Amino acid sequence: MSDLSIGALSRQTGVKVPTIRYYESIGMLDEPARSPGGQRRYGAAHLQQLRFIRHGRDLGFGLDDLRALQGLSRQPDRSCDAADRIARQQLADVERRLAGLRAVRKELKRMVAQCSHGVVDECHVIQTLSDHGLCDGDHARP
Amino acid sequence: MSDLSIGALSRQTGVKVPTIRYYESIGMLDEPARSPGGQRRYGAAHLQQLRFIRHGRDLGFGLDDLRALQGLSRQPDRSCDAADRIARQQLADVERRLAGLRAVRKELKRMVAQCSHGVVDECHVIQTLSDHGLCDGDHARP
DNA sequence: CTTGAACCTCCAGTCGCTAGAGGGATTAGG
DNA sequence: CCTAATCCCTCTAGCGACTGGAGGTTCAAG
Repeated sequence: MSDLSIGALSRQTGVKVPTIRYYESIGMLDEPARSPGGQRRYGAAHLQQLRFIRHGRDLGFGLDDLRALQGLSRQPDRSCDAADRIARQQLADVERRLAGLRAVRKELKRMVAQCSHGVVDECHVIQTLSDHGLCDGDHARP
Repeated sequence: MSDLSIGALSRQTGVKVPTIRYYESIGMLDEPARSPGGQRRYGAAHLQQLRFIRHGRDLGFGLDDLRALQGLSRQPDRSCDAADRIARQQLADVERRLAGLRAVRKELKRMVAQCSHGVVDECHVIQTLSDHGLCDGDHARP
């Protein structure tokens, strides 16, 4: 059908050329046909597959999750509970990271707001880093 | 003074033992003295230095930024503009990531809310991934 | 003095790409 | 038909910030 070169596929999906080859190398993207000279030629199914991956990556899914979801999407008769579980986990993960980032933002805001633009010795940016006691929030590791 | 082993330092700071050695190997943490048998012995200055790094990492600073901030904190007479700039950049970065994550959360919520717990073929989780057109927000890559 | 935990070095792997070297293929124009 | 420009190929190595394991040594308590 389409018969896209790797560069054309890249333009259609926004996925960089080396990344496409990388996906193929780790078995995320089906191997395409080759031109007589050995260059990759992609069809409509590859385009669809790569858009799926791209979209999933944009939503923060890991490649392992996307592999599982891809596998499910090829078995349309099975229950979608597994897919639902993966998506819920991802949502929970995003919520966790949001909470962490909000705590971090709060602390950073305090740091820069208190900076009096003087010398290092009395700088709240440096002081706060040196002494966690100056923080009130419990910004744990994300 | 304190004369801490690497394990004791790890317990005091919450930084794992291999990570402490890693920080030393890349020049983030000063090399400590050694016991007669060759084991690391840390003093109060190392404790302070590692807490600084840990706190900065918790706030999302990169190790390069922390190296710069550490350098500044050793020159108490200089203007703290550089420190301020780094912190503001970090804050801007955090805001950017928050915005991205909020868009992603919105889309994920829609996905799981619409899941009717049927079969894969009519699953919104899979469908949404397959077709970006089903999204309304513009959750770009974080 | 013995035991067992903690320590040592070195190397390899994680995740998801990204970049470069050194070459071959394709295609548009003359 | 030839050439030049652009694309594409494989392979290897690197990023950030760790994390883990193998195989061996040292320390501290009893």
